[in-house]
Amino acid sequence: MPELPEVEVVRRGLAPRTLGRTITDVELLDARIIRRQAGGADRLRAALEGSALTAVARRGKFLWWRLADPDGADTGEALMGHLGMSGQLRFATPGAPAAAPSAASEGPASDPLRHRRLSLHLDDGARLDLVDQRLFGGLWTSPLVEAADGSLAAVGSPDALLPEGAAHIARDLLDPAADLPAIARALRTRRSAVKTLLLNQEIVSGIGNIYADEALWAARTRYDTPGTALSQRRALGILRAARAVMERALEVGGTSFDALYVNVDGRSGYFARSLAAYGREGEPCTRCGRLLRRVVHQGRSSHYCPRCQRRTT
DNA sequence: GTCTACCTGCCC
DNA sequence: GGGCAGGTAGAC
Repeated sequence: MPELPEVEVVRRGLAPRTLGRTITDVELLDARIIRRQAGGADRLRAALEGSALTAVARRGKFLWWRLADPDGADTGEALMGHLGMSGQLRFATPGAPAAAPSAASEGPASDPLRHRRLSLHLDDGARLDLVDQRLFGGLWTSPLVEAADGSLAAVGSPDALLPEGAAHIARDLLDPAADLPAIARALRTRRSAVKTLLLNQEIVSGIGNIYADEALWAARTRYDTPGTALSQRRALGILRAARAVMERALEVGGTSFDALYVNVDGRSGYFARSLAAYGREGEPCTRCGRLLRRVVHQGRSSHYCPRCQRRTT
């Protein structure tokens, strides 16, 4: 569920309801959700309680808020979040009974708050929940550093500062400052399979397993084509295809879901309707009619059309 | 570079 | 019970 388009939908949904607000309380229900926090819960509480949220930015699938102290001065830290494979950030519905903390992981399967791990209480009375079944996501603070190229650090960032914890993450394809020809050249210097390169967040961020398969299908390129075998034209074509499919998904995500609600059932919703390759093993290619294949490549599923997607070496 | 671990739950 | 799941980081 949280691929780049959905993280961007979450970012846009968070902005109007969190910017200018002050955090009054951090409610921690499962300490594993803050395992990346240096100094643990005490440090997180000290950094957040009484701090105001002044911007919400995103690079790839990493989200963060900028923090200000009660005088309005930047604290020099960001509150970072990552949704992992199953995370959701959403506001508690006013008046709805909250799951008891002691029963946080024991409620009925239909209870969406069964996996509530942490909540931020805001000064307007709102409660923002981090819900995450598999606990691969997290929330933690990170000091701000200058972005290498001096451009705005990320989508939604007010300046060139970005959290140290996201400094190793490349720009994503929805970032206006992303340099596609330069990314294409970077792909072409590596001998690894092009899909591995697309999933490498230090080369280009935000592309996950679904959109890698979709982009490669759209660009008629097989997953195991070495980066060094790509022409500049083909490499750029793959990146443009990846951007286009994520933009389309963002449009759908922005219209068919609540801004802060991400459906837990990954196989329903718009994916089932608009994916051309991912999860379509054994179904006909919509371009040529051949049956799509699924192979395990480096421990993950890859879906491709054996006719349209030829391997180049 | 590639493999494995981190987690929980669902589907076969 | 085994396989699989949209991610990432750390280990070899």
